[in-house]
Amino acid sequence: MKSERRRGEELEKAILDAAYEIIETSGYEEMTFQRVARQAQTSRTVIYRRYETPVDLLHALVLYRSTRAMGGRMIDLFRDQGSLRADLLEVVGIYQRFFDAVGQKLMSAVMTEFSRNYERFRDWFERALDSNVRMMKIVEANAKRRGEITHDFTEMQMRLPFDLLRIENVIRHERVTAAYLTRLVDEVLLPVFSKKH
Amino acid sequence: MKSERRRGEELEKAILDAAYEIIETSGYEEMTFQRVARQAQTSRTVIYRRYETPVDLLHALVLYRSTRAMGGRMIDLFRDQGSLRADLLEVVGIYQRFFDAVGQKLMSAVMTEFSRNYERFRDWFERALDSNVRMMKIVEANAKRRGEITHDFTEMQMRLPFDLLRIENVIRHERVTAAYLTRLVDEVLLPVFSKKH
DNA sequence: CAATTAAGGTACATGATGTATCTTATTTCC
DNA sequence: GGAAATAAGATACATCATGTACCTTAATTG
Repeated sequence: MKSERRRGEELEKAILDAAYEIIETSGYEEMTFQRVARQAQTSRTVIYRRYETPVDLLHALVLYRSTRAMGGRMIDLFRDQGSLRADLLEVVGIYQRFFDAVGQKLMSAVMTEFSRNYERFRDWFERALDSNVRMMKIVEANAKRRGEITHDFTEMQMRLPFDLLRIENVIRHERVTAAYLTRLVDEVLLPVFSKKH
Repeated sequence: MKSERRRGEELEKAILDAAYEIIETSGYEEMTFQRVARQAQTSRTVIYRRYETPVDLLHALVLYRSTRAMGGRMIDLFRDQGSLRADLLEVVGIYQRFFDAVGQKLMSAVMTEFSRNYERFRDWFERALDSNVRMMKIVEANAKRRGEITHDFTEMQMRLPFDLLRIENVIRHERVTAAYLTRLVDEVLLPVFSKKH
């Protein structure tokens, strides 16, 4: 006989799904503990026991969705594509899949909170940045090995692909197409990364 | 004899200054109509008569501060600097002065609202984008005239300087120094804009 | 100086917060 | 199997902000 009361993971999942549903349909600002509790058919008390603030719930929600959808860290998904141009396309493709997996509304909410409450997300972001830079260092090493470049990428340059996709997804709210990614590589990234001084 | 009650512009200014003060010291989320009214020593009713929502107040506040501090549109401030590199430095310098004039906290709030409520700020942003692109078209024309380039800039490329400064000011919350602007030009913008295909 | 306009004040229903306290269902483990 | 521990669910309360309504009072206008 199945129990009447949900507990532990099952309840957790119900809460997170309820929160996601609210964010997607009504926006992050409507994701109050009160509404999440109602939507998840539980009580506010239960939410308060797990999360101190909506920001904490948001944080948990992003982790939950990204790990489920991506199946691992971005850097492990990267495969050598045989040329600098193809490697860059691979990087932006992977990062865009991450945005699509988590969802634009959710990522916008994260950016909002990040801009409001820098400290709260700082560590998380630094770790993300680290992983991004590491991916670009692989691209750099590949290109050097192939003889496509001889110079090093700078930190600022290595942040570029991620910053630009962030802008497009989170600020401009555009749905990013494959065509966009190609133009991004050809018009911006390739000139920056293949430039010889 | 001066009147006891402030009216019209004087009152308007008091409200906007109060709102700015709250945003700077406590953050945008604390800028409730209730607090603004208290801070400006007026009543909530007065605020409601002028602005429907905090977003409208925010919008008015940015216009108020940017026009006061910049003294005009950015594009009118641009002067030919004699080389593509110097022109690019001029562009990012002007745009950064705009951020500094309005204030990072305020611009973060705008981005937050923009990401929440795309439609509300859409027109405003498109006009800003237009003006930015026009400034870059001048840079392009200058460079062609000097024989530094022969190709056209793409739309995506022309958005680049503004997007990157936006990221730095609004998302990363860094204080942007002259050294940063120089690196931005040398490591990213110049390779993109001087690239010959 | 009367009429109009706008500021200032009060009140109320609503919804969300954060906290506290209590009951009740479900596990855990002896 | 049953007592103890644990976590869910329910209720209540003070606080704060919202949006709206209605009223009074000061200042400007014509």
